[in-house]
Amino acid sequence: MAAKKVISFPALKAACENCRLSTLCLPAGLETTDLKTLEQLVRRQGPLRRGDSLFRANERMYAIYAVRAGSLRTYYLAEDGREKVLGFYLPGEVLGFDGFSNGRHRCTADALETASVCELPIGQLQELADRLPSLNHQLYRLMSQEIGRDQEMLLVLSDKNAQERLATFLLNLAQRLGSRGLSVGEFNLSMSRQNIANYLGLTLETISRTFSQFQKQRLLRVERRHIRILDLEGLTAAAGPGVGMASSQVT
Amino acid sequence: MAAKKVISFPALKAACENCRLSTLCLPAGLETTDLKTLEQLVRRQGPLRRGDSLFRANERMYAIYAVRAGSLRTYYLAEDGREKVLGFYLPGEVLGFDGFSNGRHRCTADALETASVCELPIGQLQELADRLPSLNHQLYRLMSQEIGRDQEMLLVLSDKNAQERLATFLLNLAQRLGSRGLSVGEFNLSMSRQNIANYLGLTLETISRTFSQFQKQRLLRVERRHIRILDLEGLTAAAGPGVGMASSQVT
DNA sequence: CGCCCGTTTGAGATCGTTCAAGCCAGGTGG
DNA sequence: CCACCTGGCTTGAACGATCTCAAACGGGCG
Repeated sequence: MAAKKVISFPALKAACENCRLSTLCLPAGLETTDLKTLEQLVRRQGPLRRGDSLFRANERMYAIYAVRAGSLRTYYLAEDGREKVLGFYLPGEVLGFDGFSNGRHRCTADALETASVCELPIGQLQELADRLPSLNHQLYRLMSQEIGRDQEMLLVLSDKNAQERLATFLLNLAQRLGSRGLSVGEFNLSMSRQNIANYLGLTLETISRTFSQFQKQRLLRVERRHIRILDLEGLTAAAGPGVGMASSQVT
Repeated sequence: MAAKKVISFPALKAACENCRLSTLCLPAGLETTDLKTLEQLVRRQGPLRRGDSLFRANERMYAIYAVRAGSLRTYYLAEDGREKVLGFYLPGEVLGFDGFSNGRHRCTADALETASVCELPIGQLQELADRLPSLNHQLYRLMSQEIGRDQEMLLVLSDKNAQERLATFLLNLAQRLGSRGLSVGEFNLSMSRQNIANYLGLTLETISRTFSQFQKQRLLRVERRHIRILDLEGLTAAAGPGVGMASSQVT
């Protein structure tokens, strides 16, 4: 309705309103009018290529980022040079919250494949949020979800064996892809075995062997990075007991 | 100064303003005037006894909680009844953020010893925050810190061996106690070996053995739950490489 | 005193790591 | 067009850290 605002890269206009990811992403739960205000501060950058970093550990935090296409990972770099992969981010997911604690990012984020993100400068975002309670609430929700994901990962890393870890990972990935309208039963991994291994606290050899076992058990068909889930129930069983809350009320 | 205000349980008056923990806790960074407003919504309850739960998984989230005295732990309950300890909370630390994602707590929190907390009902807190940007910012900081802690724990669980895990845990505890003005070199554990083991993704026997090793190496003196750090450098070395870059100053 | 719980200690079993070799697909240059 | 190379992946075999099972200890408390 208002006059179109020409920005530096018109082709990259954000248009949350029309984005099919908006129900997953930051705009979820915002009113249409609020959404338009939010759109105005979204900056989109040229796409990242595989390996390009979005932000780096210890760097000043300028923005949080919503993945628009492709996928990214975050990781810590230890003093001795080893990496620890903290998470993978798919379209519609928001990353960068680690920077709020002291204004600097604690981890590095880079692209696993060609990816593009919507950049939300925190200065403007907080300014807007100060006037828009629903935006604050959405940010709390997203950060709380990040906490939940990390804590479930703690459970995976401390309680589960190799089969359970990989099965849990694949099911989680499938479910996230599914909620984006993609096939749950068949997909391509954007990350290497090494990245999966690191994320799951295992070695690349163990990941490889476990994939082979799952194939032998007819749970999966694996061809390089292409995964097809043949037996969803079986894979779920292989993932072991989950966090018991959702379905069964335990008292 | 201002006139004293009598509230329903005068003995339990919050008095953030006079609380020596306020620099660590939620009030950090708030103006004196804002602080008085915050105080008015803080409810304090009678103390929790060992084992009493503050909130339970799947329960509706009513509040977030600041530890005033004693200590608590949070944990998931798996479908098969096993527990996974997610974290320990000391005086001045704030817990309950996991409930923001869907209005229900994902984990259970209970007291490790007699403990008291300040209860901050989220309804009123968010109402206040909507009018008080600095409160929002403080909440973001606290949630971001929780994310940071959880992610560092991911590193501990996936990269470190038993000695490194226990050393990291003890140093972290010492540092947190130190920032509360307590002795860094000598303290009592409020949690059992079983809880430590569970938290660190090990068995209680391994914790016990590792304590013995540290004693043999003259890094610690351990007597039941009483710990005295004899060689801080040695223990730091035993903790292995930390998260690289920067002297991660926790604020 | 005797029980109970949390803890310590020992010995064998196990799962994942480490080290090592080889495979496969894709890209490059002769 | 093919030889070669490279990086990512698979597979095998032996080792080792931690788990499991088992027994015993010791302080606190009825």
